[in-house]
Amino acid sequence: MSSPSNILRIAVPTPLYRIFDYLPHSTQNMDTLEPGVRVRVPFGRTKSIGVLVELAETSDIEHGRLKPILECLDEHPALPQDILELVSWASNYYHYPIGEAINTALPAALRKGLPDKSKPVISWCLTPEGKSADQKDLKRAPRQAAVHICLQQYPEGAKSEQLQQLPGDWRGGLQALIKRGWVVKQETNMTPQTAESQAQPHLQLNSYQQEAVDNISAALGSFQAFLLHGVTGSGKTEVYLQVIDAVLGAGQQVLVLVPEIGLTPQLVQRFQQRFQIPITVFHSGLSDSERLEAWLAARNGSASIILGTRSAIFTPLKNPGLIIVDEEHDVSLKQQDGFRYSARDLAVMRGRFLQVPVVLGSATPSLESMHNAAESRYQLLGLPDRAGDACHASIELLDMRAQPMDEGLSHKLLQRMQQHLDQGSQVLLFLNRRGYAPVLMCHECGWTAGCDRCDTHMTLHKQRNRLCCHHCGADRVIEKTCPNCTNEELKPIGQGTQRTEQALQQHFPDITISRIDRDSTRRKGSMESMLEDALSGKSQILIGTQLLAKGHHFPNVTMVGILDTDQGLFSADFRGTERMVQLALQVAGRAGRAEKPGQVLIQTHHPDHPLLGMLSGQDYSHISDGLLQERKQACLPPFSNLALLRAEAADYSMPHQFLQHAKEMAAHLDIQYIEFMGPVPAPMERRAGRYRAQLLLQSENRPALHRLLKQWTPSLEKIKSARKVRWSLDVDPLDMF
DNA sequence: AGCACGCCGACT
DNA sequence: GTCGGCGTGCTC
Repeated sequence: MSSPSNILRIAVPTPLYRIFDYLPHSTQNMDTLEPGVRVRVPFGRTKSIGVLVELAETSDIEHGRLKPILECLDEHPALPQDILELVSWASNYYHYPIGEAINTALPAALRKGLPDKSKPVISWCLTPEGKSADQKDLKRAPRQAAVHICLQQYPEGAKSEQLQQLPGDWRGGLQALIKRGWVVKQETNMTPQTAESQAQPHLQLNSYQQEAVDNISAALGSFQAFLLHGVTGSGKTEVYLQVIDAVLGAGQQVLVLVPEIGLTPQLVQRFQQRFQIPITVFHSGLSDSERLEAWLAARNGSASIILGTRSAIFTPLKNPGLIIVDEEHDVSLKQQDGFRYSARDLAVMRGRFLQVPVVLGSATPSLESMHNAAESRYQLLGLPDRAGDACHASIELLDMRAQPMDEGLSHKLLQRMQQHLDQGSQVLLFLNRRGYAPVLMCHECGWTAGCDRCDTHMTLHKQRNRLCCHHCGADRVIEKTCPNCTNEELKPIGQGTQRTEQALQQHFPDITISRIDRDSTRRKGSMESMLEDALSGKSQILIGTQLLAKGHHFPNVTMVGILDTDQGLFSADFRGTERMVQLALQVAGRAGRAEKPGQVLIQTHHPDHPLLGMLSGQDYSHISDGLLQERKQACLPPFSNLALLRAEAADYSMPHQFLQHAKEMAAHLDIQYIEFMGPVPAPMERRAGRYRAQLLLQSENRPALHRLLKQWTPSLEKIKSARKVRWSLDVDPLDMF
């Protein structure tokens, strides 16, 4: 009686580490039940939308407890098989519940159960009769006349957006014209309109770029991971563009992932100018329906170039040809909450599944990727020269010890700035700390203004005249007197970008200064206008945080000052040095061009630090070799594998209790080759009013670690204290905070 | 997570 | 006497 394969294994969005078995609907056509279709199911006492993962013949659940699904929402799988496989793999690797993982791969509109169909575009078009009609006939019908004139401008048909420009009741006028037979309503599919501008020609490649293009092109149609290591300005983008062109020529699609901050209109424009087809961009500003349209266009193959941030790694592709991950070292490629996947690592995995090449590009690749290249898992493609034969910027250390200083600016630095400004050049200063001063201190008793909800100082913001916590967002008025000793002398300690800007303005009263940080660019369009001022030369000094370090190039900047490197040298996080070097080189890369080589000055109190010595040599491969040596000796990634179990709660002891219990549970499992460190308080124990603790697992044996995690993670939900904390597991954590 | 069931405190 | 607190159990 029981026919084969009539058990439906369904992933339901719930934080449970299992899938659920269902029976088909009594009148279900079994042919449409392919893995990847969405189904509405009864779940507990509610209903939910799940995704069919596989068909099975038997179930471990007794037959009487199986419920039939309510309905199948798709005739054809909404999620293609390869996406299902990628998400399942990721759910396994990151030990994240499968239902929730699959949910993150679906656009919100599909999660809600909306049809996976493109909405037809409604437009109105003049009939031949309408086209030849005499405008005079509409003299006494001004609304109709207005619509008629408007439609004449759009021979292909006008959408409501265009008609909305008209004053008054255009719908009435339109209806009247339809009645006359002058206008017809048409429903068309979203056809990507061809870009109007002429496609720009390719640039001439240097020999290294050519070699990179040749190597990648030769790998098309099979899997190979490439690490494209090119110093800033070496023309990585041109390599991407020419390889993309080859892929498009073969009728295939390209997926390009970029960091959050790198997805700028300028980048999209650069792609758009090169190709005559539209670029499908996934950015945070899309509405649910726009996102669905873009997703569907990628899935049905009408979108050929798909550009997006980390979540775009799950975009279905009909004819995949190539995956590119730009700025592969960037931390924003790893999700920092919930489903903590690395889009870069998943890109490599996806390339393997799809048998397409994957290109990871960066001027300062992650040590993991440098190591993979050294181990020949990735093929290294180096672009050593600046495109167009430019000189390297020179890096120089400024010893600040016992030097006269003015608000964090040494006199040496100010002198050098003056020289560059006198030559009509621009100067860029980098300080990775926004606000006026990071600390407000009582000169009498040493009290400092702390955050009520975090273990940290409040940053003084003079413009807003408030103290702000950069960790939880809290802000309050600035104390007039010390709450501890009532003294009135409260002093700002340390430098933020606001304070530096103010000091610079006093030093260079006739120079226009642009400060670019999250505070100064909060207003919409202010970033663009400041970049414009910088590029036009209107502002001659640019001071900013890492916002300034990413993406934008300022050809007329001939001097870059890095004001505070020393904190990076002594960071608590083992990745601190790697980050510092990457940031310094990224900033250095903002300056100079062929005729005007840039000069980079690094202020430091530790000019003898070996890392700074290497930095001034500026050969990233050399530096990364050194850092990898240190990692190897300390047995840190990529020479070992980490998993971090975090917990937080308003209660002080709960997180620790939960982690201690978790550790004891692991003791009953196979923990050979695995080292447990903790539980310990998180580096900033209290944040946003919650106490945080963590338990670090480390192993040189990745399979052993993952075997343990596979058994351990699902059992954590059974711990009593698990209900009283928020906990999460981070596989391959990027930071320890 | 979401939801319901269940057993103890301060209220109309 | 009840309304409602959150501890506990369950989801095919």
